[in-house]
Formats: sequence, C-alpha cells, structure tokens
Amino acid sequence: MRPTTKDLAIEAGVSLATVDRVLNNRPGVRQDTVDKVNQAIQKLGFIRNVVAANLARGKSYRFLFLLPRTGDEFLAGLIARIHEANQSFAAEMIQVDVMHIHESDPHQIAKVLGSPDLEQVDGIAIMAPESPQVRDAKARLIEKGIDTVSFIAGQVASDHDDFVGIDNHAAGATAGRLMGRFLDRSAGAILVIAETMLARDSLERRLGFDEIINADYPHLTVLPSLETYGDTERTARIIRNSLLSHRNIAGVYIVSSEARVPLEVVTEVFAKNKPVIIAHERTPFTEAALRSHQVDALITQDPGHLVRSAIRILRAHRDGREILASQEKIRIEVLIEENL
Amino acid sequence: MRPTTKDLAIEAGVSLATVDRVLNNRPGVRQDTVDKVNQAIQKLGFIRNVVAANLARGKSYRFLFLLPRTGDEFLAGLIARIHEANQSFAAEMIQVDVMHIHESDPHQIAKVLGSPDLEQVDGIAIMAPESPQVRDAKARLIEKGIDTVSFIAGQVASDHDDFVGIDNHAAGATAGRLMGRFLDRSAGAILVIAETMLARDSLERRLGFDEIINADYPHLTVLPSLETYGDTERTARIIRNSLLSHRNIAGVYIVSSEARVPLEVVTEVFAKNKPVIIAHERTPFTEAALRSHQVDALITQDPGHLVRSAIRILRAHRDGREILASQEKIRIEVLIEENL
DNA sequence: CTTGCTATGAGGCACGTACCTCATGTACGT
DNA sequence: ACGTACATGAGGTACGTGCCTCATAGCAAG
Repeated sequence: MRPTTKDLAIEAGVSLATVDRVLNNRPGVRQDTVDKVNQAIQKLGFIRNVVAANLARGKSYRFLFLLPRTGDEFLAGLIARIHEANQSFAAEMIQVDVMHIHESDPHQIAKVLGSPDLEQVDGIAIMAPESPQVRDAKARLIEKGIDTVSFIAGQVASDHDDFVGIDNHAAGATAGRLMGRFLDRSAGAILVIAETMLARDSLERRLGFDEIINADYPHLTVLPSLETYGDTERTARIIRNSLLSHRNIAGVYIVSSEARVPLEVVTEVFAKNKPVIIAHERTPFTEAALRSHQVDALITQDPGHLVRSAIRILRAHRDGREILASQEKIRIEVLIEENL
Repeated sequence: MRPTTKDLAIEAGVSLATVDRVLNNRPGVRQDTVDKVNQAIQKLGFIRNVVAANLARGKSYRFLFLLPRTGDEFLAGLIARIHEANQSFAAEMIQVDVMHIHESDPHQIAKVLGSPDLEQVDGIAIMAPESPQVRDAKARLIEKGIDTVSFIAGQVASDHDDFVGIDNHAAGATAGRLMGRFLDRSAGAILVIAETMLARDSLERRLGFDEIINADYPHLTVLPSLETYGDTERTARIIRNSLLSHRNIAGVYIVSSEARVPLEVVTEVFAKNKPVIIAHERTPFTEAALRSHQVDALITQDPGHLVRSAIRILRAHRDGREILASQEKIRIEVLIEENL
C-alpha cells in the first residue's frame, strides 16, 4: 500500500494538521518541522494522491482554446479533437471550451484576453499571431493566475508560457529535404505558396526549406513566395502568372495549413507533367490528394496530440506539477500514401 | 456542477442503494427499475466520477510488460519509457513492472504466462512471437480475468485482445516507397537484412516493401533476405558474400529493430559509393547514423506512445470503458535528419 | 505575571462513490 | 393465511485529502 498522509504524520512525529500545512504550503510551521515532514516524505516515498486531493477540493478545471475564426479544414479537425478531448477528460473533471477570435486584429485579441469572462478559467491555449498587444495581455493573464500556452502558432516559448506545436523551421527543412531527394537530379524551380508570409510559421517554414535546398540542391531554385490571401481567384491568377515567367517548375511547396485552394489550382494548372508537391497538415482533402497522387508528401502534426498536450500542460501548471517532456514533444510527421 | 449519484437517485425516484446496484451491475433489480435509472442517467447526462469511484474502491492497478530478454537498444529505450510511465501513472494508482522472457521458446513463454505469480496482476502487455502455445496461454489468462494486449510484435489483434503497435506491412511499404523515390532513376539491387525472417514483423515488412518496389520501381530488384541471427561475424560474412554476387547494390533495407550491427558492417563494406540505407527504430545509434548521413531514413514507432497506449488500453479494459481510438493508433513515423 | 503571538494538535466535515447490513415491502405458490 | 424469494430503501463506514475550528503549549515582550 502506498503511504498516506497519516503514515507521514506518524513518521514525522507530527499531527495530520501539520502535515497538511506543509503539503499545501500553509503558513505557521517552523522550518525544522517543515524539514522533518519533508524528510518523512523522502523516506516513505510519499506520493500525494492527486485523485483524492481533487475530490476533497471539489476541484474541476476549465480550460479554453482561443482559435482563429477561419473555415480552414485543419482548424475544423482541431476543433473536433477538442470536443473529443472534452469527452475523455470529463472523467478527470476537466472541461474545455473553444472561443474564436479575429486573428488579424491584435487589439481585438488583446481585448478578448483582457475580458472578465476569462477570469473563471484555469488556463488558456492561445493560437494567435505574435504581437506586442497579445504578449502584454498574456502577461496580465499570468498575473491574474491564469496560465497560458502558445498553441501551434504565434508566440515563442518564454519562461512564463509553454509552446505547444512543432518547430516550423525544422518542418520547412524536412519539406526541403524531401523535395530535394524526390527531385534528385532534375533541375528546375520550386514554387512556394503561402496564404500570407506575415505569419511567423510560414516564414519559418520557408526559411528552413530554403536552407536545405540552397545548401544541398544547387540545381534547384526556390522562387519568391506567392501569397494567396485565401482568395481562390487570386490564387489561380498568381500561379498562372508564375508559370508564364518560369517554364521549368519542378516542385511546389505549399507552406500554409490551408492547402485546399492552392492544391486545386496547382492540380488544374499542371494537368500534365505534374511537379513534386509537398504540403502541410492532414485534412480529409490533403489525405485524399495523397491517395490520388496529387500530393507527394505531407508534413503534419497530430491535432489530437496537440490538443491533449495543451490540456495536460495547462493542468500540470495548475497543479504545480512537472510535465513529462517526452510525451509533450509534438513531432513533425512525414506522411506518404503508405503510412497514412 | 456535474450530477452525482444522489441527483440520479432523486431523478429516477429510487434510493441511492438501487442506483448503486444498477451502476455496478449488481443483481436484484427489476428490469424496469434498471431502465428508470438508465433514463435518468441519459436525462441528467450523468458521468460517473471515476476518480471518486477508484478512491472508494481503494483500487490500484498493476500491469506487467512481458518483454524479450535481448540487449537490443530499442528494447532498452522501451524499458526506460516503461519506468518513466511508472512514475507518471503513479498519481493514478497505476503500477507497471517489466518481466523478461526467452522469446525463442514458446513453451517457456506459455509457462510464464500460466504461472500463479501473474494472478495478482490486472493486465499484461505481451511482446512475443506468435505461437499456438502463447495463444492458448493468453486465452487462459483472459478466463482468469486478466486482460492482455499484444505489444509491438506477435499476435494479431483478436476480439479478446488489442494490438498495440504499427501495421508492419504498411511500415515496409513506407520503406519501399522512400527507397524507390530516393533511388529514383538509378537501377540496381536492394539488399534486405533481417535478424531472422521467422519473426512475423520482419516478414510483413518485407512483403510490404516488395509490393511497392515490384509495382512501381521495375528497375530495382529486391534480393533475398539476409539473416544475421544477431551474429556480428556472420553478418559481415553474408553481406560481403552478397556484394560479390551483386555488384550493383543501390539500396539497403534493414528490416529488424536491431540495426546496429548490420549498419556498422554495411557502413564499413560500402566505404565509398554508399547505397541508400533505410532502417527501423530510433535508438541512440540509429539517430547518430542519421545525423552522420550513414542512414537516409528511419521508419519508427514512438516507444513512449507504445507504452502509454498499452497502459491506457489495459486500464480501459479493466474499467470496462471505451478507448479513444485516435489516441491509441500508433503511427508509422518517417524520420530524416531534419525532423529528428 | 499577564498578554499576545506562533506553532502545533485534535477532531470533524466534506468530496462522490463503493459496499455492507438490516429492515421493509410485495408478489408468488401452497 | 403463510412462508419464501426477491426488490428496494435507509443508513452507515470507508477511501485519502483539504480545510475549518478550537484548544493548548511554548515563548517573549511588556
């Protein structure tokens, strides 16, 4: 049987009340008494029964995911996972909600983050582009005792705030390596398509991609990024224009998580002589594209893992516990048809 | 606040005792009373507080991992993860242990599985080659109320028994596709090296690999598998012999999880004109090999995920709960230097 | 010596559920 | 009408911890 607080009290030669005071950092205990209890903890290998503690506290957790308001399939998948997690974490008294924000307006995001509605929440996972406003708002949340994690995009990890997501520079490099190897000896140009290069993650991916191509595949040229702004017509136009100036397009790298529109346009434009295409994120659409050989590889991160990881980290923060780093590391996955 | 059993009792118009009888499938309740309670559960959206239930039961879980007795680095990593999991699951009153078996002797495995020591255990994750003896022993364990999962290798999933691991056929196919694409236009032969082809997983990987190469890369020939039997000298000899008969070796596929010896030999033998090499599993050694470009890609499964998944599944079985399938699906990961 | 402060002990109630006992009710067969 | 078997209620204790109140002991300053 595992030692309980009662055993601790006996071992330390103090009362249950004192053990309780020490365990919960309550004032009014002399330092040497604290030490006695801590020694007993060491000696018995006492592990606090979190389960019973939470029961006694009547504690439940409320976490919030702040997500952009796009119709993105990747985001839709993410939201589905959040709801799934809401089910499976219910047994542990954890409730998660989703709130949407206008990603483009830092002031509005900061306003939402400052709103008093959020004060009943135990922790927030924020998916928003980096900006001074958001950074400040986060700092204020932390002052109020509300933990935050940066989710997928945006802020860099800081001391106050974990980052849940992949290293986008490495993800871009991975795409670059695959592109290089898949194209091996064929010289040519590579089209890079992004929704907007203002997003930090797109930028980093592009940097990582370029680094690999420039270093190891001198016969390949990476063209300037095309920005779609999420507009179908514009996407078609700029890709066609690019085709006119560059006849020798051998590869296409779609940087953004919204691959659908660029992919459709590219597939149509390059009806024959399809270049090697690499995109990001697994969605019903990109999965089908991989199956039908419209795409050669996907660089992805597991949305379910992202969501659960954010929740686990927020809870660990709340409990003042350590996290199991190896479990929370989000991997950059390479998907081809065979390992879907 | 979430409804409790008390609320349930009021809603159903019965006593707490009856609610308890229904919730825990105890006899002595008329069917229509059972229905009343179940309706109340539906209506209130009652979710049993597993945490409180386990507290009351004084329940703790003991799970066992039965692993082969090799000195394999992959296995060492696995064991490290099990100890890690033992720490992090301690808060949920779950204890996991490791026991070693002689993988080569089905009778001995069956004997271990039948030993009375195992009767105090709640569930067992078994990593052992498939055999009728093991199959029978498992069936007997299940009769005794001890759940089992097939871990990484061995048995196919059955109704009684989940499989935790990757689809090895798909893993082989993934290796095949990468090999084909990395070699693209260079014709040649591919060396396949296994510890033994008696292992089901090696066989399946090879089948998946061949399927892809034969279908899509006719300029490549897959040679008969070389079996090392884990012997360094033998490995060096058979690889050298193979080199004499086949001058045009363009690729090497190391099927087994123990890649170290084959890799060392291959690296030495092919000092110049290194073929494309693909191996399995991430270990300190294969990771270093990837970094130093001795290996071109690794096909891996996450040991931490494997371990935690097995534990979660065993616990869910024990609690009679459903598992979250998407979380328990072990992915076939593709590792290159950039996404390590 | 009194006053006041701090450190500690003793004990109880609560959380939501499991599990036990005992009493009572109800329907059935004889 | 009686005994029997089954269905249900009522109430208690327990699990390990948190949190509260009250009592007491020790010590130092006035």
